[in-house]
Amino acid sequence: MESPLEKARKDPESMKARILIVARKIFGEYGFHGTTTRMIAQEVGIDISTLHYHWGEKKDLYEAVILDINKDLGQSLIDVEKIIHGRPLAERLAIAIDIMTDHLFEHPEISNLILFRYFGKTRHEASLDFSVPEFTADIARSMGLTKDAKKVSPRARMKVLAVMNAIYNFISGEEFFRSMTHMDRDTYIVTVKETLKFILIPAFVQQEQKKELG
Amino acid sequence: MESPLEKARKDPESMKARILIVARKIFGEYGFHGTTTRMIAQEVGIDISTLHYHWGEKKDLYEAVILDINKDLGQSLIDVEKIIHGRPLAERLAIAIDIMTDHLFEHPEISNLILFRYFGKTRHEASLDFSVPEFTADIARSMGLTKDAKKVSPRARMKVLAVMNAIYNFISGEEFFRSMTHMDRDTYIVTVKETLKFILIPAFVQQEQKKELG
DNA sequence: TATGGCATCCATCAAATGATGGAATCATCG
DNA sequence: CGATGATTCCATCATTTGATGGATGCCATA
Repeated sequence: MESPLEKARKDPESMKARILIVARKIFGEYGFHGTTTRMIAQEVGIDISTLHYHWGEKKDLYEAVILDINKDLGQSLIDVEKIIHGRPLAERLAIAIDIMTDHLFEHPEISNLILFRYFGKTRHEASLDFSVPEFTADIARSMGLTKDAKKVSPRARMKVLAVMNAIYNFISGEEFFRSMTHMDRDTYIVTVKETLKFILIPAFVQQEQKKELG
Repeated sequence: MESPLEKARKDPESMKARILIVARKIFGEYGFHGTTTRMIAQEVGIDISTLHYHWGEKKDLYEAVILDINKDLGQSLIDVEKIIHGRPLAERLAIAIDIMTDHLFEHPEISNLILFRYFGKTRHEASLDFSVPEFTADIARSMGLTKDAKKVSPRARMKVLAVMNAIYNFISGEEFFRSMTHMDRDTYIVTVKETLKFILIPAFVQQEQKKELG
C-alpha cells in the first residue's frame, strides 16, 4: 500500500512532487497562514486549481509537507547514527553536529517548519503531528543519556531538545544572524559549527566523566 | 516628546494600552499573518474600528508590539546585569538564567515574537527592527566574552545568541515539549532551568579556565 | 445646559483568499 | 484514428479580512 506522499517522492518530476517541493519551501518561509495557495501555484508555474486537484485543501497539503520533512529528518538521523556508532562521545557529537548542520543548511525548510510547529499556533487545530518524541528518544539513546531506550527520562529528553534546537536556531535564523554579524554564508556556516561544538560538547563530556569517576 | 507607545505604557487602563497588551499576546501566539484584527478586537471586547482608530493599520500595531517587547527585553537585561555584576562567571550565568527564564515564562509573547522575527518572513518587507545587535553586545560584555564593548567579535555574538535562543526555545516550545515529556508546568520550569544550566555553563566556565591558565 | 471634541460602534466596502465546476487539452491504448 | 481517462486552465463563488465613513454616545468645560 503506497501513500500519495510516497508516490510523490518517487518521481520528483511529477506535478504532484513538484508542488510538494515548492510547498515545503514556501510554507517554511512564511508559515501556514503566511502562505497562500496562489504563492505556491505561481512558484510552480501552474494554476491554483491544479494544485487543489493534486493535494486537496491547503491544510492537507500542509500536512503532507509536515510528513515529508518528518521522513527526511528521521532518515538523516539514521544516517548519522550509522556513521558515529562506536566512537567516543565528544567525537560522536562533533560529527553529528557537522552532518546535521550541513544537511539542514541545504534544506532550511525542515528546520523552519519544525520551529513553526513548536512555537506557532494555527487557527485550526493541528491534526498531529511530529515524530519528535521518537526522535528524541533515539538520540538520547545514541548519546548514552539513557540505559533503557523505552524509558527515556524527561531530563534526558530536554537535553536532546536543547541540542536539536540549538542547531535549528542557527539554520533558521541565518538571515537575521548573518546580517547582524556581517558574515558571508561560508563563514557563517563554519562559525555555526564552531559555536555549536563550543556550547554543546563540554556539558555532555563533563557529565560522562563524572559518571565514570563516580 | 512622548511617543504614542510610551503614552500607552503609562496608563495600562487606557483603551490604547489594553489593545496593545492583547495584541502582544495574540500576535505572539499566531504570528503576524495568523492574527486577524478581529481576533484582537474580540479579545479586548471592542469593535475593529476602535482598534484601527487607536493604532491605524495592522502593520503599525504590529510594529508597536515589536517596539514594546523590545523595550521590555532591554529593561530585563539591564535589571539582570545589576544583580549579577561582580560575581564569578558560573554564578552570573546561573542567576541570569533563573531570572530571565522566570521573566519570560511570565511573558511568553516576548520570546514568541522574537522567534517569529528571526525565522518567519512576512509578506511585506519588515520595516526594521529589533535591538538584538545592541543586546548581544551588552551581554557579550557582561559575560566577559569581549574586551572592547564597541567591537564585539562575530564569534562572541554567536555564543550569546546560542544562549539567548536556548532560553527562548524552552519558553516558546512549552506546550509542545511539556506534552512530550508529560510534565506539569512547575516541573517543566524547574527542569528547563536545570537543563539550561547543564548545557550552557560548562562551556563558558571551561573557556575562562583555559584563558586563565594560558 | 449647550458645545465641541474625543471615543465607540454599526454598516459597509474592496481586496485577498480558499475552493470548485466545467471546458479544453493531453496522453494512452484499443 | 478515436475513445477514454487523466490533467490543466479559465471563470467564478463565497468567505475572510483589512479598512473606513458616518452616526451615536460620552464627557469636560464654558
